Amino acid sequence: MPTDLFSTYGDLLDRTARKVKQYAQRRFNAENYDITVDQWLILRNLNQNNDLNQSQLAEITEKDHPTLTRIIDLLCKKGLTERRIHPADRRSFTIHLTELGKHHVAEWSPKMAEIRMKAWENLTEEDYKSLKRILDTIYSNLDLKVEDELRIKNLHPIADS
Amino acid sequence: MPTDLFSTYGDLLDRTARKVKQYAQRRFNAENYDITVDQWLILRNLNQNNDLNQSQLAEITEKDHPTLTRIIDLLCKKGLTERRIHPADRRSFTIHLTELGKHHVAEWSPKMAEIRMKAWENLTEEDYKSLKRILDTIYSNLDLKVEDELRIKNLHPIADS
DNA sequence: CACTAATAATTATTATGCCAACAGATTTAT
DNA sequence: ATAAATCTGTTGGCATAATAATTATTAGTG
Repeated sequence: MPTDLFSTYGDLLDRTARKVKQYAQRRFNAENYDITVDQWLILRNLNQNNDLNQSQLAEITEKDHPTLTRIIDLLCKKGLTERRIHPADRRSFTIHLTELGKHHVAEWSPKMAEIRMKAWENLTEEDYKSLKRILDTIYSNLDLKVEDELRIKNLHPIADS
Repeated sequence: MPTDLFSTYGDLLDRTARKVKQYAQRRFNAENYDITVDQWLILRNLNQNNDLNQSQLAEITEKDHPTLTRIIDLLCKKGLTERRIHPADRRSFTIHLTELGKHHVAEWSPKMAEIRMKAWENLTEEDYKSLKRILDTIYSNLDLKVEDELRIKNLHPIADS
């Protein structure tokens, strides 16, 4: 396989993901929705799963724990979510939409769907399936198991020590 | 078109782009390359175009000016690049690889190619063409012209003033 | 029961992305 | 020729991301 052919897929992915995020954010702002794209992702998931702790939520949304902590902080500050102490484990919280949060999810959802569809002009359902298959394959190829992580590290013990 | 079908392409793109970046970064770190993925993108472009100013470099790499300024700052601090005053226009600099920068680009390139190929396991050249076509289409769909920006803003004049 | 492991969440640090605002240099228009 | 507009690069503010380290709590083991 010619390695040069694929030299830019990483950049291509990166710039497209940024463009999608940027477009959605501008539309949110134009509607005066006081929310970021990543915050909306969390809200949308909470609307379907309203009794998760932060670790579970982080796994579902594929955010790191520190990132999730801060997003939840912001959503709580806006009054859209709340942390409830877990009854059996005082280390953890469960995260819930407030009434205001539920209200905004319902209010904003139609526009969000419209914004999503804009990216898909001139493309087909077949294209969507291809995209999903290819991206999922790439993800799997790079989704290292713990053993792989160790292998990479041990092959190259810290050089500057 | 069923809007629900596409509800996750944004998340899919976002998480795959992050995974690619994360994987590459871990491999860089394992090799003790003192460089980030985005810094490498700039180095790679400088290696091909060694007489650009920051605006041209920003356009080629699709970074905005503040981001590029900061990346160049870091690369200069590491001694990999240098700013030269433009002879005819005192507003601008041209950016160049130093000898050390050229040395590292040559030294690191083979490993970078190997890392790139890892993501492509189980995929074909045909897949690459599909991916490129679909991502380019999405990018174009969302790449607003100035008129579109104005239209979006004027449809919804500032509500909270 | 005490000591250690592991887990949940947070904080700190560094880097990037985007927006807005700015300063200085240069071009354009009057 | 001078004022206005534009261009180039920088800085500050806020949000996100990855990693490491820290705190608090729980679980596991002898």
